[in-house]
Amino acid sequence: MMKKKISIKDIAKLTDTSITTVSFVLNGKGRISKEISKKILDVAKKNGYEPNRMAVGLRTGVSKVIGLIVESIGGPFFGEMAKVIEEEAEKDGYRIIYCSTNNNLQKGKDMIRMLSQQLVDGYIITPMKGLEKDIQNLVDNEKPVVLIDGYFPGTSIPHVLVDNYTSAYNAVDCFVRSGYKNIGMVTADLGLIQLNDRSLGYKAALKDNNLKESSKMVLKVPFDMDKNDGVEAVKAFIEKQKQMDAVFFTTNYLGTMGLQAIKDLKLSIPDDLAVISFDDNEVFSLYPPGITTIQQPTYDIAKSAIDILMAQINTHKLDASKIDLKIPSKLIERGSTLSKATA
Amino acid sequence: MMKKKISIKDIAKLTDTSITTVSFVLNGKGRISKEISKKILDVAKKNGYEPNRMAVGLRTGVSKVIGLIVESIGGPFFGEMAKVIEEEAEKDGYRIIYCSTNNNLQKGKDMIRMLSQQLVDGYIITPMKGLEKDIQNLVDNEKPVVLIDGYFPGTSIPHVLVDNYTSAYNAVDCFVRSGYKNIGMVTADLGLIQLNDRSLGYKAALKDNNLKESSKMVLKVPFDMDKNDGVEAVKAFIEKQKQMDAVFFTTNYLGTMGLQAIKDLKLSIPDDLAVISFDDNEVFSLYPPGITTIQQPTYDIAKSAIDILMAQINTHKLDASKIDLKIPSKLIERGSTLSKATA
DNA sequence: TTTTAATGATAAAACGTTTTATCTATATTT
DNA sequence: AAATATAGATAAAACGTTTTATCATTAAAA
Repeated sequence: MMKKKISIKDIAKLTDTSITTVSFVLNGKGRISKEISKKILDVAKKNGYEPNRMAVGLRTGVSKVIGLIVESIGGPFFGEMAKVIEEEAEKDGYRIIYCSTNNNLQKGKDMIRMLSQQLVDGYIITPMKGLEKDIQNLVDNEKPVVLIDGYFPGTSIPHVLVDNYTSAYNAVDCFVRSGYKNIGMVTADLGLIQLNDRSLGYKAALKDNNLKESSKMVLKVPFDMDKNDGVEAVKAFIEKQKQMDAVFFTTNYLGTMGLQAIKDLKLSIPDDLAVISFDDNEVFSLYPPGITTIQQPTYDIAKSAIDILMAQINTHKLDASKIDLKIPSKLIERGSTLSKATA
Repeated sequence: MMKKKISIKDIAKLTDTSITTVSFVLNGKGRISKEISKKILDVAKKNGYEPNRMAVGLRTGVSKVIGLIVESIGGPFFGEMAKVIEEEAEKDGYRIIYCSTNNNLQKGKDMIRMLSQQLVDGYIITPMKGLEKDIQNLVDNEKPVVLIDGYFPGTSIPHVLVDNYTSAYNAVDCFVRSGYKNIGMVTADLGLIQLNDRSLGYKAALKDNNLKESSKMVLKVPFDMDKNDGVEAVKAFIEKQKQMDAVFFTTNYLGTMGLQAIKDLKLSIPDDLAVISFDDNEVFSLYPPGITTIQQPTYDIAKSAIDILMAQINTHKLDASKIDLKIPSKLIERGSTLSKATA
């Protein structure tokens, strides 16, 4: 069975030509007569010739594969992202090799090292604390890199992500417009710049609306806490801050934990507590009375990332105007931020 | 900048040995003296030598990459799956190249063709109607293949998936135990064997419980219908079947559509309508009163799939006892199937 | 001592491409 | 007619490995 793959050498033999001629025809390079070209093309097609990627890769140093290193493909955000990236890359004949770090620094380092063995032509990475050096190293070695969902302040590694600051600012603004004044925040202490930006936006909006900001109104959930403990932590937080009438969850994950906590406490949304969460998903649209969310422009982020990466791959240099791309989010208003009942 | 990658030739030169010697040492093959071995190992380590995967691949015909072809990485089921597969594969030094077909047959065919160019050592595929030939072709060419989430009846291509028949059977049984007698089903007309198996389980359970089965009680949602239209279809279905007191959704996707429909109709779960859906996810655990679901053993499926694939890759033949693996699911009972209020 | 075996190291071929440099034959210019 | 250009084709090197076969040298066996 196992019919041996056909190579250009075989085609050369079948057509009484040389491998050079075959290669030229197949790649449209040298100058080969119409007749011979046709003959070669026919034979190649008939035998289902496909170039050996390894050989091509070895010879040219180009793998036509790009590496996607994310925290975890599981989540709705990265899943959707991966899909778009794959689709777009495919248009340029690129395939995606996928690696998840699960927020494990060593794993991230390993991934980068492994992929850099002439295996991939470029990287799309969700950065994490501690990976600065490794990524900068890639850039220094002229490897095309684009960061998504985060960035390293002070470096000039291209990155594309949602405008976290403005998004959080708008969330608070939405609360205020609906009459909420005691606005809390639940975030995580991952040390991620994007979460920090969200916090800053939250604080700035409070200030601009002349609302008092208090560290008591902010809960930082330890990143290694499991879901149940997280729910308990949020419950304790809500119970303690009696005066709080609205709460902003800075991630999808925290938002669903929050819903569970609020449900456990038998509180009503938004009468007892108004809610906004980052990252729209199905739960939020379905869960009564509908949870207001900040919807990340997944498609735009992924599209921009791949475009910027491809530009680097093709031109071998990076366009300085494309280093810092912040994409606006969309606030999806639902029942969880209805105007506060006048007391 | 761009420091040239170091090759075994370089190491040979640095250590005054031959490339054969270096290769032997690095792979622990031939017989090389302790001193020389140490010298070579030291130099290799100091210079951060990493073998060129393309060269290795070309020479050995092994890429250490496996192809994962799924319908869409987006969903929670495949996302979780991809994660486990990636983790397990990594233990054997394999990486995952990921492709989604979006239920597009041509795309599936293209993917298989592309990957077969000596690029991957094995495949994990979620089969779709029309891909039989292409996949059988891989098998005939002795490529390691494992199907997940579906299979082709009558062929002997290894596959591992949840026991769809029994799962659906158990769902109906659960309804019956709680006193529901008019049990409907919402499914999709994708022509997928797994959905067919679920239907069969549903019907068999009805029969065994002496309940009447009627095609009126089954809704087949066209697979290309968008979400909104789907919701409308389900609403119409529910309204028409007044006597229906329980409904079984055969997929995650249909389940959330169903919840939306039930919400729109302002019906109460489970008083007006009891609900079970295939594929557990966050929505179902959170959505009041909690939706009973059939939880797929994602981890086990993924683990088995990768194990079977690796066995094929390593032994170059497939273990006949591992061809048809059906893994039991877990019924997660929640509020949506509470015992029916006695009339 | 001579033959045989074991040890340690290597040369060279091969994997399937791409690409540079070269070659022949024909066409064009002087 | 001689010199030069062009068209069409190819040989051979290179990419970085792995592996087979071979070659010395030294140790063990006869």
